[in-house]
Amino acid sequence: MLKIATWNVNSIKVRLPQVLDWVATARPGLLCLQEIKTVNDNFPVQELEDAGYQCQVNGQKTYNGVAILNRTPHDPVDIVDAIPGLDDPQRRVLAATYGDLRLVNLYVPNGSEVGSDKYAYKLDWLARLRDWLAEELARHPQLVVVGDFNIAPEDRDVYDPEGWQGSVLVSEPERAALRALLDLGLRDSFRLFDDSAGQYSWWDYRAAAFARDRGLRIDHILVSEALTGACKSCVIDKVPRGWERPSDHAPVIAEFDL
DNA sequence: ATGGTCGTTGGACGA
Repeated sequence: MLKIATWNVNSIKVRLPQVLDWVATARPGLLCLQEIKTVNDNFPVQELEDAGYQCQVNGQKTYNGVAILNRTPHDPVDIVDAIPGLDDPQRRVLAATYGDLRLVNLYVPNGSEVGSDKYAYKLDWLARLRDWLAEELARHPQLVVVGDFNIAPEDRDVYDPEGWQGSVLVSEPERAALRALLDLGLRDSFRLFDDSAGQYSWWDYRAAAFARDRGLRIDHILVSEALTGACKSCVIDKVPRGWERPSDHAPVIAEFDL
């Protein structure tokens, strides 16, 4: 059984103790992190190696940054750290192959506000991502695409759909861009097992959003058709969101018969 | 309550 997890930690420097605590019990074979907010040289490689994990890091100063931790039998190969051909100083992508499994870790742009420059950047980025993932899927039938997508796929993934209607993270062009990824032949693994509304992975720090369970489901694990049969579960672990000084995101973890 | 809270910074900016 291989567990693959994704967690926007909002600073690895602050959250390292929580990551170490969490992996000690959850024991994912692969853990994809987003918003590490550090340059590669300051990533806590030693501490994570001591916990049994090998680290691939794609960081930058202050913002963004992604990493993949593995304790798999295979070393990562064919590492890619950007959407090919996209000249982007923002470190948001890390892909690697572990045996027959291709893993893509994403920190999709937030988009700020509908109509803003950052929103246009988000939609353009997603279009470029789609073209790249089409190629990845052709090369690697066993593909898993995870990360903070900054998109709630449907209204059932939003605590107040009427209040959020048309806003960034839920707007129709963003949802269409996510559907375009799924139309390549990917499935939202969470929805293979749970049709319910009110399952969230992110809660704003403000206004006691977590205590009131006012969240959105914006962190996803997408699996290729070839892997859907092997995927045995996908759950959101809300526990770390309730810890002292938490990330604003909860980890999402999928189990595979691999 | 047209705000709120974090993290990185060392004043705003991004989320």
